[in-house]
Amino acid sequence: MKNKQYYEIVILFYFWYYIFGEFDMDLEFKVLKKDSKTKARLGEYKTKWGTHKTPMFMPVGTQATVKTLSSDDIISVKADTILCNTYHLWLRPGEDVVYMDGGLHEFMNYKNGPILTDSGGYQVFSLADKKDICEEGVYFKSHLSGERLFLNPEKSIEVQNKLASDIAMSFDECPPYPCTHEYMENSINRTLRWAKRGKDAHKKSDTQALFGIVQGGEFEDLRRESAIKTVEMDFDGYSIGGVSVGESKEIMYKAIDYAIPYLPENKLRYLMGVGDPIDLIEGVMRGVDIFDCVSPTRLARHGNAYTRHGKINLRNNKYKTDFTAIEEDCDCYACKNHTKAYIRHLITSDETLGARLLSIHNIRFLTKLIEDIRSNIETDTLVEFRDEFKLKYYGDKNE
RNA sequence: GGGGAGAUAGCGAAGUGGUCAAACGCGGCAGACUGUAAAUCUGUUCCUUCGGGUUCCAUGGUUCGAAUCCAUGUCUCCCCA
Repeated sequence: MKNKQYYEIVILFYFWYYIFGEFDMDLEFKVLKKDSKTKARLGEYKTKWGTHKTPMFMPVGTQATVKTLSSDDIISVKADTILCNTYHLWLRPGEDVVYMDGGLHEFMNYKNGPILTDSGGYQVFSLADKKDICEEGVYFKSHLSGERLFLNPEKSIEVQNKLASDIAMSFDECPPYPCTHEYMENSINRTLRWAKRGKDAHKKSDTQALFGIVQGGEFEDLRRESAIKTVEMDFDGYSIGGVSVGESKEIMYKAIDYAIPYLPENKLRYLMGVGDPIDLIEGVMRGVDIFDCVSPTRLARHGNAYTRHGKINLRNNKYKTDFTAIEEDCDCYACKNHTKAYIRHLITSDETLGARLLSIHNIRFLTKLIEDIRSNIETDTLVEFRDEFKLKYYGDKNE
């Protein structure tokens, strides 16, 4: 009898789902364990793609591609959530093209995990000489055609909606560093107004979560104000933005520390654009859950590989006849199958396989690092792990 | 056999009296890269004890001064027989 009732409920549920097509997206995030000595936390969040462990590192696939990697490659490096960029996909091929195909997951054939889209806010910063910010939004000069374009919170949400990412970002301004307190104060207030507009524009019953972004640069009062007011708007998760824009590590760590206390325990915290190995550990210790960074793939295309003993540049002459793997005990495809000498040959010959192999290794290095971070939270040994890692990574170099 | 063109740094190639240790590109060697206008950008690339030394096929010459002008030689390429 009980079984029958259960089936009825399930059938009713599916019927409801069939009719309405979607849930009210509520990115379910759970903290599973906290580190006893730091603010680090072990957690997981659920989406239709499954359960996703945090802390997590997300590779960046700006143009709906993690550069040089196929979907199978992305899976092989044990990536989960990946990031794509609204601005770039808006310009090309256009959000409607992606929408027609059923969204980014279909378009790029990535079914292994969620896709997070950046709002285009970062491009306000990186295309700085081609922009004009006003209350309504930002006028851009397209880096492709030179055409004058306009992006605002509503448009960003609309594009992200059509891209059908699982997690969308509020449209923000990522001010440069250094930046005056006065400018930053105006900027965070505008970003707050933009966040409100974006949230209002975001469809209530959507399959897409929406994050707010905390700004405020290096200023404690502004980080606090931005965090408190962003959280008041009740987003599905919170990003810390405006870091890794040229400031020192110390300033970046402080900026995180200023914001974290005001972010709710039961929501994801995303540190935008950060991916230096040391910064991942320091970020987690400060209470960050997810990270993204272009470094592993860009460094790869430039011939560099992460190792536990620091970054190495495979173009260097000393690797010409080094017939060992980048890291002998690494489980990535590149290390299991190829030597430094071979990869160096590919890189110096400008062969794309070199960039691909190094991208595979570098992303796997970071996802493995995150796995190690998780297991050290489990055993409350994150501080020791950090110290040991740092010692090896920097060697005798003084930072 | 006759006519023509040329020889510049590892390679290609500018320079045709002083501002030339010699543009530029490639190659070589190194560095940078943190929500990707980035398979990109930057530095360096005769020797040096950092004072300077020795270079532009070779030798000799003209000149205050030559990669640059003259003579001779050597080599390379093209065209015609």
